[in-house]
Amino acid sequence: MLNLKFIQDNPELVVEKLKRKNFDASEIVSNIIDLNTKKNKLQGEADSAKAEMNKISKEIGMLFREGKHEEANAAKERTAELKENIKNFDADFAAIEEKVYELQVLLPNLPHESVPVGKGEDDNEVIKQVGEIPAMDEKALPHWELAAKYNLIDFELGVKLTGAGFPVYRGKGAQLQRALINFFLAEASKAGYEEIQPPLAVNEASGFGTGQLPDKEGQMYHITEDNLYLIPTAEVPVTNIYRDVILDAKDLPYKNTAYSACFRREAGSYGKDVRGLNRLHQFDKVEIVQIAHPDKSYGILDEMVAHVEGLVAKLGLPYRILRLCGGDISFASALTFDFEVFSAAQEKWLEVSSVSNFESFQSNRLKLRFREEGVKKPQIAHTLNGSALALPRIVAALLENYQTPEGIKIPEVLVPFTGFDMIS
RNA sequence: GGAGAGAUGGCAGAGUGGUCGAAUGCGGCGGUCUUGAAAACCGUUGUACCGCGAGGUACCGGGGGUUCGAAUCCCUCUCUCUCCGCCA
Repeated sequence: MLNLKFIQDNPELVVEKLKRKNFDASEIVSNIIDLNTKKNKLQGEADSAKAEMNKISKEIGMLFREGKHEEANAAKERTAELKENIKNFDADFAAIEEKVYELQVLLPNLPHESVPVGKGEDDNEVIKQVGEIPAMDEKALPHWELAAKYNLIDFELGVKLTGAGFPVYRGKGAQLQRALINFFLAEASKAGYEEIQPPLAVNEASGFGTGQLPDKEGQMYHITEDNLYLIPTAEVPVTNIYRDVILDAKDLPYKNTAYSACFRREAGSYGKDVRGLNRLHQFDKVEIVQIAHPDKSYGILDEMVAHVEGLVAKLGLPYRILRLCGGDISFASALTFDFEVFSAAQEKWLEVSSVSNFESFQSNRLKLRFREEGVKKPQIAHTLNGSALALPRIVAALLENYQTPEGIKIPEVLVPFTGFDMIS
């Protein structure tokens, strides 16, 4: 959510910058400014009416204490009209405030100046590509066939237990998952991230804080009985740790990492790239989150990108880093780098991480602030997060890229975590 | 699932109709003292919004009501805690 004062003070800038997100904000912004001006005027009137009311009430109290009942009762008569006015002011004010808010949440975050112009994923800028695309044998199998061949993942069994998109990992498949999680968490700890084990369900306030509610309500599993939502990413509970808090500037940045299962309904995406592990309703992910000083957040974004790059590089997967264009970047993000690994048998790039700086967009909603030494007024902090990493597509690429006639090799960095170096 | 208690500032905890944005203690910050520190003492210490400013308004879990006036009374919702039962 963009800050209201900022919109009020920089209307042209907002409209101009959002063009790069292919978003025409001119009408919304001008409506916001009109309404907000009315709102401020109304508050001035309401406040002075209230001030007068408070004053009279105090006087009445005084008169009663002095035993001047008649004067007190006379004073009461003056309040009726005031009271009515205040009621009307408040009702109008609340109505306008709600409208302003409704418009305000329609505005996406402003893109960083480095965000390329573009319509969709084809316009993303490949800023780096590393590793050889493996030349695969004719007989190379896609990961879902490898998973069946070596009894690693049972998709049909998942259908029996739950439904499509809830695979069952077993044997070395399960152990590989566990190894990856541990590897990612170990790397994050080494990089100074404090590990969190968050709840996998969150309340409405948390869903709202990170922006899943109300916009993306349909993407989350909702436990209606208790009005809780299964988390679509650990970003939600972890970032909400910092909801409604004022931090000390000297403690920034806060760095957290969390492994969690993630649940996504993926409503409306049936039939598209859903084969095997490409798109699931439940998957595992290690997330990294930082709460940063606004002056430092872009340096920190680079640091997080470097961290994720280290992970894919250590796993020996061919990867590329994309700077998302205005048409593909998310609503809440100012700048996003996606990581894709090449899945050799499917012969396509799979997104395995998305690292974003949200600047103050989430913090505004979260009321996440920090206080500079000696400065009275708290400032809005910046939030950043990234996948480090999402497991399923990493597993898909590992299986496909490391397949040999003898079996599937395990990358060296993982062997201490798996305890085996080959799946055969 | 049954029974009960509670929700007040960073924390603890008073306040049951007016002078309460709210006592007191702890913590934090500044100062005195000290070679330095501790102790002691003095002062200070919430957030948001409106206003050029002086200043004003709102907030004692959320919402509604009574009243000239509500942290305080009434209704309602949510959450937390304790005990019992069941259970990982």
